[in-house]
Amino acid sequence: MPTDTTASARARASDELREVALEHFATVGFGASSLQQIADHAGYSKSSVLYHFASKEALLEAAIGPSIDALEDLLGDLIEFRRSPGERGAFIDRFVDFLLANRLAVHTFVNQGQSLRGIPVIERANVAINRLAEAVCADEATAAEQVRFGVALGGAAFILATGNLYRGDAPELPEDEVRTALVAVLSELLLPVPAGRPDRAY
Amino acid sequence: MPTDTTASARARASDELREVALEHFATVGFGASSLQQIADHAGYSKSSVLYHFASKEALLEAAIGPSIDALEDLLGDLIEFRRSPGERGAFIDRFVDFLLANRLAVHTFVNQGQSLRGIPVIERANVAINRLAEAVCADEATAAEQVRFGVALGGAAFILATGNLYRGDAPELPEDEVRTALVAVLSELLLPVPAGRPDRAY
DNA sequence: CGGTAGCTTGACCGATCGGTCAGGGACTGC
DNA sequence: GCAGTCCCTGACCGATCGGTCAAGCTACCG
Repeated sequence: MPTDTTASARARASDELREVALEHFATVGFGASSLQQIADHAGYSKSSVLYHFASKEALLEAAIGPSIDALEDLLGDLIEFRRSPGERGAFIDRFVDFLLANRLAVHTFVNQGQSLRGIPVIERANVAINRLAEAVCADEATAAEQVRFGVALGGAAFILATGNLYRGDAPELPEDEVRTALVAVLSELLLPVPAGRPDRAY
Repeated sequence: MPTDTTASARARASDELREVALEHFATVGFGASSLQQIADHAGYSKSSVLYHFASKEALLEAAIGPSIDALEDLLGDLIEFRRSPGERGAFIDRFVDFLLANRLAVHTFVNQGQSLRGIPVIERANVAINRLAEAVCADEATAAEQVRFGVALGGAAFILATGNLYRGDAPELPEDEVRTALVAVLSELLLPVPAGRPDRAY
């Protein structure tokens, strides 16, 4: 490792490349990202990228795999306490924390999960999302419930990656405010009707 | 195919190509779509695509431009009746109709509007979405309101393009049920708190 | 000091990218 | 019959794609 100061140069380069790659995958999409662009943006050569990661798909796996692991852990816990509205609220808290800690990865596999079928890590993500949907929606899943879940998932993934909401002058929303707002919105969308939902136009 | 039966062959081929291209742009993304794939999928040659549309960007413009026109018309009307909750509800009705009639185009410019900056038609879409945000959120826009709008927009765009919600066995939700569900969800998200919103966990 | 392992790189590969261009076949008007 | 227009296409262009390979460099170990 040339001119290594702290940890191994391998780990440092890998981390930098993973991070830059994730940013590209989330913003311009996996298919539209080139190894050359990622390498340039990270300050390495394309060959270096392919030294640390066997292929473009392997780089994707390294970039979003850990986030999917975390999601699977979350789902494992979810199986235990089911159904009770209070515990669902607690799950939403944890879920929002997960979203905030994995913004780019979530946006990547939520919005590209359909088109990247066949890539193992994406398949894993799709299975996890499917399990999440089954756990959140009732098993008999009315159309309304599926729409609520889809809007919650897609909406959260969207807002997490779209920093300032198309407003060029935006002041970059503070994370804790986003967190509380997101918990509130997802609670409204996913919690079984808490007595006072304004039932207009159903 | 030069054997023209009904309308002009130009118009028919253009329509087919626009449709196929829009499907590709919405699903795999503009940058990851190739003219060759679009041509193959439509049953034409790549040269034919570039005969009908001067460039890949021109094809994008043709594919989503009309939808953006419709959105701009919708916004023009929105300026007139502002603020009153009842009229906002009526606007949501019309907006959902617009979403359902322009599923793929909406998904395309909502989810790729950030990464495709510089393309004129995308710039136009971003301006329209920005205007929509300013009209829906209050001008002073709390973080919670911006999150609500973002979740509503991103969530709607997501669910419109993601046909069966990751569930391989899904029975393809009927459009009218999706419509009513979407109106209900967007009303909850965007209508100023209608007296009885369950204010949990704020 | 020589050897070796780890990290980086440029040169190179075949395939594909968006785009240009010169035609070819089918139809119309003369 | 012939010119012209319209629609479509294959051949071709330079650039870039993901990926391979061998060489070079630094650091450490004997």
